[in-house]
Amino acid sequence: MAVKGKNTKERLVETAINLIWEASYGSVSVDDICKAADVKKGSFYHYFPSKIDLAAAAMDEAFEQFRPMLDEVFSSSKDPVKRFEDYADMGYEAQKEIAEQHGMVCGCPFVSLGSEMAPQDETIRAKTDEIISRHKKYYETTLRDMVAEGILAADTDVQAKADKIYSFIMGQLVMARIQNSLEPMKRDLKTGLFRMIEIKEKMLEEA
Amino acid sequence: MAVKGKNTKERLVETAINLIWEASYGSVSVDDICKAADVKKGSFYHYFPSKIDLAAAAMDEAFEQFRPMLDEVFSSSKDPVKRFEDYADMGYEAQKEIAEQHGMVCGCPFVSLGSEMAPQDETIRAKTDEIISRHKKYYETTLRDMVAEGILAADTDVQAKADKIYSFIMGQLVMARIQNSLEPMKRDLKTGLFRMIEIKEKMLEEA
DNA sequence: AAAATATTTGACTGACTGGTCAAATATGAT
DNA sequence: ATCATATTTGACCAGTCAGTCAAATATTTT
Repeated sequence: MAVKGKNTKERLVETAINLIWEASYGSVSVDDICKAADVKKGSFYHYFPSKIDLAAAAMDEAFEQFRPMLDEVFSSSKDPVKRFEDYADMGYEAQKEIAEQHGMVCGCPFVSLGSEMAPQDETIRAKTDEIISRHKKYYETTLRDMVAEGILAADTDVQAKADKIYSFIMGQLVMARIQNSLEPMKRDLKTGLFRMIEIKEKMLEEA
Repeated sequence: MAVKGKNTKERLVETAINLIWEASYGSVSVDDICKAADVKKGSFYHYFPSKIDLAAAAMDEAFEQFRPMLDEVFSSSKDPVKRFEDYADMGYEAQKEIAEQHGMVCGCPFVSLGSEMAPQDETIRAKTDEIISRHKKYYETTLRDMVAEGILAADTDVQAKADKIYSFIMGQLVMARIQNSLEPMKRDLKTGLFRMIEIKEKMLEEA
């Protein structure tokens, strides 16, 4: 019912993404997901051995849905500074759209689920970690391009910088979820990102 | 049993802090807390009208326990730069100690609980928000002192800067919890913090 | 069209959920 | 010592939890 025209398994995954993102893993039951997806419980356990396996599958699917946006935003054909600018814009706009759809600011589904479940389930923890790594690779590539262009110092510790950038972005998303507001992101996301990259604002304007 | 020599209510609060911090609100039951605190369920509901009320009380208590550390670290008698340096050191050391006690990196209890429960419970959301505000006030005071000392520009947007710092710190803590590792914090916490403040490393060394 | 396979169904567990309650016990005031 | 109040106890509740299963139904293969 929630997601039509798709087969049972896809509907379960899609519904799980939405429900867990809106609330939490612990507060969404298998029955909740089944009802929202219009799937009987027996069918659920035909496709997934457990609730946690569905959550893991939902993470994979959510990242696959997110990937094209990352690929476009971080396209090598673009100026590296522009990539990060577009990334900040995209991040904000995506959150805004999701917030309108769900009636609330949802933040990052991977980090929310990861933070909740990491201590209790190693599969989810490892998957969260893996998705974070893949996401950070986009930063690393772009930072290396910046080094190549001489925008960043040759001795830049790309990985450390990527980690810091990621921490800041995730912090912004978690705060947005807790405050149920996009205003701080609107004000601080881009400037904070570029402060972490250590590009001067003037250099930005030139680009 | 978990916390001796304290009365029932205190034991419940203390136990709740520990169990929820280690895992999550959703995965810790009232029975779990009662067993660990060696308190019967009837007594639980004598002191707290609901599980969520205990969680709220636990947040208050956890912040009260944290406050003396913040007060000392951000003492006005210290050089503002030194305050942030000590803050970074304290943050890492506190996490390290907690990690040793719990056998895992726990991150920030307020943000973990807030991120999990904010969309479902307005009391918890508001309390998380309030604690974050109070925490940020320490940053704001110190940043204003830096402006007064001429270390930061007179037109510095103190609140925006405090928000950015907070996002970064929280991001670091969430990442540490997900990765169950303090290494990135050890490497990036202080340098990232000062990058957000926008104080040059050399200025740091002088202090 | 028959056989093999994949999928759906709904009724069913047993353990656990947050929460209630009246009675028992302890404590403090008079 | 008596009375009022605060606390503790353990049995109890109805609802929900994740997960099971055998039988019914579709679909695909032969």
